[in-house]
Amino acid sequence: MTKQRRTTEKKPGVRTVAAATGLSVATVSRVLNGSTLVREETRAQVIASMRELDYAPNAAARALATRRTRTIAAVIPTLSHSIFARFLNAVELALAERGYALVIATTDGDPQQEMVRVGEVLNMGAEGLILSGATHPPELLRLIEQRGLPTVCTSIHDPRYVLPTIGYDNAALGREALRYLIGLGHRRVAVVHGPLENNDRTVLRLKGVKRGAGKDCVLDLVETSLDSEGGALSTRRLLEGPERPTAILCLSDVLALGVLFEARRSGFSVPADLSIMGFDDLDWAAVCEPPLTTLRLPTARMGRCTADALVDYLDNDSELPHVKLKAALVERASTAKANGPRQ
Amino acid sequence: MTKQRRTTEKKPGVRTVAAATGLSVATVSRVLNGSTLVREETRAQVIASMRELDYAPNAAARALATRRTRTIAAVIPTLSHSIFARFLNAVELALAERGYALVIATTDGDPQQEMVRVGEVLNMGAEGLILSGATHPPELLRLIEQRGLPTVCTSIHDPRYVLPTIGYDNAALGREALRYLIGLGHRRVAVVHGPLENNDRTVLRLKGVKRGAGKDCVLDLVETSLDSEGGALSTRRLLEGPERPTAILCLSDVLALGVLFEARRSGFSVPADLSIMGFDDLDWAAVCEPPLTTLRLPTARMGRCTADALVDYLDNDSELPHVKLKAALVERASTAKANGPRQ
DNA sequence: TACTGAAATGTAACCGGTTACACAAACAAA
DNA sequence: TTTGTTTGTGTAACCGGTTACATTTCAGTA
Repeated sequence: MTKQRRTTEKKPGVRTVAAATGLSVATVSRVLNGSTLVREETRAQVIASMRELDYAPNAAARALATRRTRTIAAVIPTLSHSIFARFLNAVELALAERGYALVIATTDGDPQQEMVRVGEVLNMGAEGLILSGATHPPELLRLIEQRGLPTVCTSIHDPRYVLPTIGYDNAALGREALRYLIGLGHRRVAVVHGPLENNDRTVLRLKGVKRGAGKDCVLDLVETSLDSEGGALSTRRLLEGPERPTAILCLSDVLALGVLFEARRSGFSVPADLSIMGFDDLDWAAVCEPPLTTLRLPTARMGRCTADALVDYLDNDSELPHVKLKAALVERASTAKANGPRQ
Repeated sequence: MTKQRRTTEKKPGVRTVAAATGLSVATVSRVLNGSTLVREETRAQVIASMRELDYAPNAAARALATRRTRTIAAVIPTLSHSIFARFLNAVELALAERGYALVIATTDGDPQQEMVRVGEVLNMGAEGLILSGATHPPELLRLIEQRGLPTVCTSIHDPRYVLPTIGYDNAALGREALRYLIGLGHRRVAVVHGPLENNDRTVLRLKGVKRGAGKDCVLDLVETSLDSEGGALSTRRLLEGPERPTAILCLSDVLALGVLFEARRSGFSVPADLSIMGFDDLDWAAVCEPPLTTLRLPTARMGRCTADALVDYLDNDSELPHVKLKAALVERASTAKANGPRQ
């Protein structure tokens, strides 16, 4: 493959351009940065020379001199879950608009890894950090504090946390979801959720659900893998059991998808026999059959908000805010009044 | 929020550490790079001093001196489609293992944007580039060529393309999918696909499908938005029409999901009344009802392969290969023999 | 003891931009 | 004409690491 490295002549730099134009490096640099203190004529000349020489500025040199990299790092559990992917998509969009680059590192949810990866992105020169959740190893917090690294924790809102958080109130939403089902008359609800370990968002949602249950409702808690298969497997077990729930609340839409399919497979009609509710509002949720009642999380807004917060801090040194984003319960056809056979 | 910037004392550098230990910068640098030419005792002393001073190396300076950034950029249409997200997840994993960082830029499928974003990541110092597809503006190709930038085009395999490609043979797979349906006796097949503009993968798949049809099969081609809603809308139209297809081939699983739901909604039984086939094998495909027959694309393998190719080029200067990855038709329950009422 | 080569350390010149400060030219005001 | 201001450009010292090459240290050997 056309390997192109001309080992002979090395890349032109500002000094090369300066020499070629008979101007000084300062002027060349000024052109590079769009300074107003260059005569139009001179500017044109410099630009022409740059094009001529195939000049390309060196990012590292610039970063060294300005002490700025214009790079933000996101250290998150995974890209494989669309909720993170959608979030980062929005982050990237907003950062790009404002002239920042996004580097991504994944941890698979492991705090140990998180620590390591943050170290790596710092060594790469990231100026800002995006984390997921508000549970982080103390050594990580120390590192962030020590370096004065602007950081925001996402997918969660907790004004009392050491670091700024931008997200929603997971516990309140969990509670709201369950109260909605209770309001429909459901008295026995299964709650299907992903692993609790190293996932404070899920823990909080579950806590909220439990609080919402009170004495009005019996809960069957099922922890499973965070994918559709997990949802399907849990459902099979639940529907075979002696005390069937009248509703299944999924703490994530991917689980709900599996639940939905498995319910159908088992011959249950949704929502007549079984109400199903999700969490996220992924894009198929409005389209599935029946359309899924779910909590719409403002993933994209969260992404933009996070990016803006960091850039505002870096560019306009405003403070990093705690932001609470509103989520909405979207009522669709997968939930209905419990038909009260046993009440 | 605890803004920490001590404007007074500035950050320690190698020289600070050197002074503190009474050693020279060279030795400090050697410790930093794990050189074997430092006495154990000395090394320990330096490390202690670094810890003491909260020393953190400066990435830009290092990059400037070594002319290496150990950064790879991926410039892709979006992160919102799980197929890209899963791919990049694998890329990130593999890159991290080998000490490289991943920066991501999205283009929303716009070639113009692609050009711009590549320029940006280059100015950021990316040493390698990952693109999607094998259709790129000539100016972009020139830029890549001119800078000698190692680049791989993914999701596609085309040994004749200027740039190395790592992916599968989209046309052959499209053909294979349709031949499978024809083999089941389907003679009228609807093909639902996302936008063709700026998406050569879809174009190729479609081309393969058409070739596969020959005279054995009538095709109804439907272009729609690349999401479940698109799948659902297309299906409604198809099933209302006078000449109903006996099978729907979706050139992407997200479409198939919408199709599946809409078919159910319209009261069609899958696969008895209608066979449905997808493309990708997303994680719910094995779990849905009925489980989806689809072409499994080796997304994760492609990610690892891409990362390895670039790193091998950069670290061991091996050539960038063209790689053809095998995909597999996974036969599940959403497809069945056509019941031949009209033949 | 003197000699030799390997191991450990030091010196200083890079890498390629930015920018404070100095300086010259042009022009206005006095 | 002199002085002051604005505008455009140049000089050279940074930024904070790396590394070629020089130098010292030290063990092993003749």
